[in-house]
Amino acid sequence: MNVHSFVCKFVFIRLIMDKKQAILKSVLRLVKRDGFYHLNMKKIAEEAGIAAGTIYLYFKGKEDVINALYKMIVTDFNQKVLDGYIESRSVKENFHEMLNNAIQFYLKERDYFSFIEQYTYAPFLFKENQDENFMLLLPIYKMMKEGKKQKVIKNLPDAILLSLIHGSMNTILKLHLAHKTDLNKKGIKQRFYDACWEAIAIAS
Amino acid sequence: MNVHSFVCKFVFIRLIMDKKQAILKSVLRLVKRDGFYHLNMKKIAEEAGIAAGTIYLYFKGKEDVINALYKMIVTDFNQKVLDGYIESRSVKENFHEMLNNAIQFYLKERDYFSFIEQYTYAPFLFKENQDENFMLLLPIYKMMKEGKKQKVIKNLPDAILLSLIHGSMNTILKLHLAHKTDLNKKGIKQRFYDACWEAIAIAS
Amino acid sequence: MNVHSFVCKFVFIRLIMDKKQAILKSVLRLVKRDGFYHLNMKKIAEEAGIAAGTIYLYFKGKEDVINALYKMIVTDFNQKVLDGYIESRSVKENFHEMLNNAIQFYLKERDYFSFIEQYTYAPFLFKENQDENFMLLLPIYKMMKEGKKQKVIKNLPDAILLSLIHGSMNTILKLHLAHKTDLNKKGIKQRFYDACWEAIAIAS
Amino acid sequence: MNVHSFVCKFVFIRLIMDKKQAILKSVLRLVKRDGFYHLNMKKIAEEAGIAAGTIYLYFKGKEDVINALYKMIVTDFNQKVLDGYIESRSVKENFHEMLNNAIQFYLKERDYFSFIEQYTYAPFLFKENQDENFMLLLPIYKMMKEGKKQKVIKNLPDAILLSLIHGSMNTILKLHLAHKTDLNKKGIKQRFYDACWEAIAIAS
DNA sequence: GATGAATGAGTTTTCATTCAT
DNA sequence: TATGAATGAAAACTCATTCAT
Repeated sequence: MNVHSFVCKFVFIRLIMDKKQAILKSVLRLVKRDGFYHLNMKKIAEEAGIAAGTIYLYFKGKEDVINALYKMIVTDFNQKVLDGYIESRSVKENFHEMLNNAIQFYLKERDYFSFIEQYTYAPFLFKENQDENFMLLLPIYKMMKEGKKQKVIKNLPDAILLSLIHGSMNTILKLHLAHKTDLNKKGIKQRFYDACWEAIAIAS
Repeated sequence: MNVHSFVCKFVFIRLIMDKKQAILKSVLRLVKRDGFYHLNMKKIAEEAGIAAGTIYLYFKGKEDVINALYKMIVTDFNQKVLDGYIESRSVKENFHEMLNNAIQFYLKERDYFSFIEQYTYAPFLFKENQDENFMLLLPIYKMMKEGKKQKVIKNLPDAILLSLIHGSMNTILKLHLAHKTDLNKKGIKQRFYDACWEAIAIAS
Repeated sequence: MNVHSFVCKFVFIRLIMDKKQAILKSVLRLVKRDGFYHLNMKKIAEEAGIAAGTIYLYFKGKEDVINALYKMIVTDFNQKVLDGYIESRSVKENFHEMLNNAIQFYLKERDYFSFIEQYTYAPFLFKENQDENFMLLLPIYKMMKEGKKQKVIKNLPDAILLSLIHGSMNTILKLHLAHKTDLNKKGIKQRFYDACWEAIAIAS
Repeated sequence: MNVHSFVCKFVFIRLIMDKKQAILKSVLRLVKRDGFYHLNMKKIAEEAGIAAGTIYLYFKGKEDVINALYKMIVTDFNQKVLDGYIESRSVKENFHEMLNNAIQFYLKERDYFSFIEQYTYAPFLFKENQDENFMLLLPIYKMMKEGKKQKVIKNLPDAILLSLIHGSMNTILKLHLAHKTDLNKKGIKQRFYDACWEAIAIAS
């Protein structure tokens, strides 16, 4: 492979990725705006500024688009959230960091949250692997385990701890997006993190 | 009105109600089984044991069916859950009672939960009134207010308290339905209730 | 089942059959006129005077329509042609009768021939069962066997006899439909039958 | 024109021809394998190891490819079959030779037969000239005429003679390709040729 | 010449809704 | 009321052809 063909290949891959990304981003916006129910290939194409047929060059069909988007978000999420995990830090610090990362992630990428919520609760729709639903929770599991070992987190069943953390995060985000609260208001996030930590931590 | 016409009218109304209910129950089962995405009028009719056209005698159309079902569930839920609220009891007792009622409600009517989840995250789909989404939370709001007044519940913003209660309940139910935990196993529910209460209560 | 419901059911079945038949007849006409390649569901619907969606009430899809039509023709053909077979008659008489029946069948139902020809030579198109292609030849096989037993037909391999009979019939029909000959002209059919018989018969 | 440009032109033409041939051969293989119905430009390109757009450098479009292939086969066929015709030989010998040539031609180029059959029965598809369908029959016509003149072939209408020869040849090839007989088995071809000759010849 | 991504018209198929019975 | 066949608009998907590179 000479330099020229290498450059060509690189440009080629970039363009491909850009179009794939453009399609996925369109879906994201549309699902947020109109919901899964009103999603259709024509709209996706329009939103992405391409022809309907073009989608089929990059995806097998509608389900494939949806599943690819889900995978992209999960990958992105886990990467961004796990970024905050540093072995040497205390569990509490890691907890704060990860919860903050997760919240920031969804606040920044508002459409992600809306998509994930709708994807998660659509049984048998587009789901290749039902268990993937819980992939998003992996970082939290890891942190919980360590906390229990160090006896800073209550010795409750994982499901209960998970509910207190993930569930409350989910709901506060929903309330934020529905303008029932404002996570960007000074102090709110911190109070939420503290309340969550108190919920699962052994009082010192 | 003679006795005969009275009886006729009574029977007539009963039949109407039965068929309406049959349709709604069909939707419930189908949404649980196949998800919103695969729901269609023919399936609803088949599941209800009637003809497709018959649905239109009782509902304006598909959206009307969905919305009617949502309202039915909300009404049912609020009634069953508020049933547990007794003014004279302590906030803690009322909290336990209501959380238990809510959990029992969804455990008994498993399809309700699945439907509510999917309905909630389908923006602008079938939604006449976006605020209705929060109708389910009314009993909780009432209890929180009283608890704060009596200084047994932390003086946190409603959104945070709500998240800790409603969000964690939601998630534990999801985990239960996905067989990641078993709320029917002895002690689990109680531990969950206690953990929730600790999360929001002022330590005594 | 009372008389009324019996009548209803009868009428019901008749209507169904009529529409199914109407669709198949449309396909027949279109395949003759425009060929398989230009066949599409919209045209079929138009030709049958119904909406496109209606076809899907009677058939699973395009392939199902085509295969159903093939089966209909084969059934019809075998019935009409075998009608001419009478055990007590001589092999020669039976041969004449069946060849005549086959030719008359296709002359009467010109579209059948065109369809069968196109269906037969479209490998893997719509074919559920490749061997069905030879179902049409069953009556001929039967006659050949008897003729060989009675030593009035040459002791040639079945494939050769079949070719002389079926192949030449096919070709003369094609020539007729392409106006290269006219089977309706007096004496032509008889001369063809005799030539065929001479081709396979032991000279007496 | 200097030597260099001559060589260049020669190479150029060769490449052109090679690619054209490669495309036609691809179509041949695909039509045999999947049938006309499943033929598409992308498949043709893939099978030929070129890009889809390249086909349009050599042909006007899909129909042009198909028609060009048909013409190629007809030309090839007539050349190979007429090769066997020698004025000085007897009609019988010429008949044997030509029938043998035709059979050998199709046995060697199995895909040709499949293509021709499907092309022939696709009315108005790709057909510039309906009469071309009978181009393949020219060598036979010639032989028949001579045979009738010499009174070695029955004085039957051309259509009948043609049917007995061409039709039976067609069918035996079909049976061979469908594995209902085996023309490569010793003696079968010879028995077939003899049976055909007996069918059209005046018994001596 | 060669490519193959992009197009968009055309195709198959689905499905909410209507309406004659 | 109840039916379910029929509709037709809209959806998903295909593919011959074009064109910038």
